[in-house]
Amino acid sequence: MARRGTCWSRMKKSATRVLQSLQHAGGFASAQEVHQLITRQGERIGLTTIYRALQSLQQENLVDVLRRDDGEAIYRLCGEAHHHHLVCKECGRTVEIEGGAVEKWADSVGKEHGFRDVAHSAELFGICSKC
Amino acid sequence: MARRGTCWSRMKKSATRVLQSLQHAGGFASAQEVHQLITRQGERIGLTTIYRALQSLQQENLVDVLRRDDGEAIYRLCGEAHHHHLVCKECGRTVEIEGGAVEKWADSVGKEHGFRDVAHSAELFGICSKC
DNA sequence: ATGAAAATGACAATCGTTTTCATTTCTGGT
DNA sequence: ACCAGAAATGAAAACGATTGTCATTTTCAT
Repeated sequence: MARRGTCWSRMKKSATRVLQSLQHAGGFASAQEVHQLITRQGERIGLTTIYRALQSLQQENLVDVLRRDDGEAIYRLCGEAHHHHLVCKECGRTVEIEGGAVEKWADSVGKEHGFRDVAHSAELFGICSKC
Repeated sequence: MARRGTCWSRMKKSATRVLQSLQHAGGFASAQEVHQLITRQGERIGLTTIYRALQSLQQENLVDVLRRDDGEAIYRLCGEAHHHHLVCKECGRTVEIEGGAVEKWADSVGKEHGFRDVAHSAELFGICSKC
């Protein structure tokens, strides 16, 4: 995981604006929503740039990515701590969860089959108590 | 959970074929994969029909739907024993693995937060011994 | 057999996302 | 300040999964 420059001074202008937007949104937002948030404030920025910024933010582990039921990708600010999500298929309510069991499972399975640098994705989908 | 006609005699021909395909696939498969599975066996069927069949099967709670990382929808027979994958990021070699620990984790986390019908996706990515 | 209703599938349309490429902005060296 | 090369930008095209359209075919009760 090569990280060139973590400091803000090295971050692209567009990425910074996208981060601010996500902060302002306070939750999940799609690329198009981020774009609207920014352009509505008078700033001119292309949708392409939003997508690119979100992509690099994702690679730097500064944003989380999930999928809405219709397949649209939604992004959210996140801490560096690795965690998983429990998402309601009806209303989209999301709970951040610890994945201790999964981490161990991933590690042991990886070793068992001779794999190294094992990363994992794991998301839970269900229907919450209100739905 | 309204289920009008559970008996196979009332199910559409196409839906039946899609179900068979999913059974044969033994896990998750995308609409296009189902289509390939069927057409490769010599049967002629349109992709549109596959999508429609999957849609109605989904509404009848006969199949689960999840999203791959790239947003593609993947379907699975409900109640089918499923497995996970350990994929090599270099060469693409894939190992099917049991996910006992993950199942338990998903169940307990779901209950803990009052969710029901909790499904999950979990994939492992690493670098295999040959790479 | 006959007509109504459902199912089918080729094709076009839609929508989120990525790619392309020409232009603009940034950067460091002189 | 000037310039060249690198990086960033964005409009438009390309792309891929999914859905809509509509004419044709099949099913089924009569």
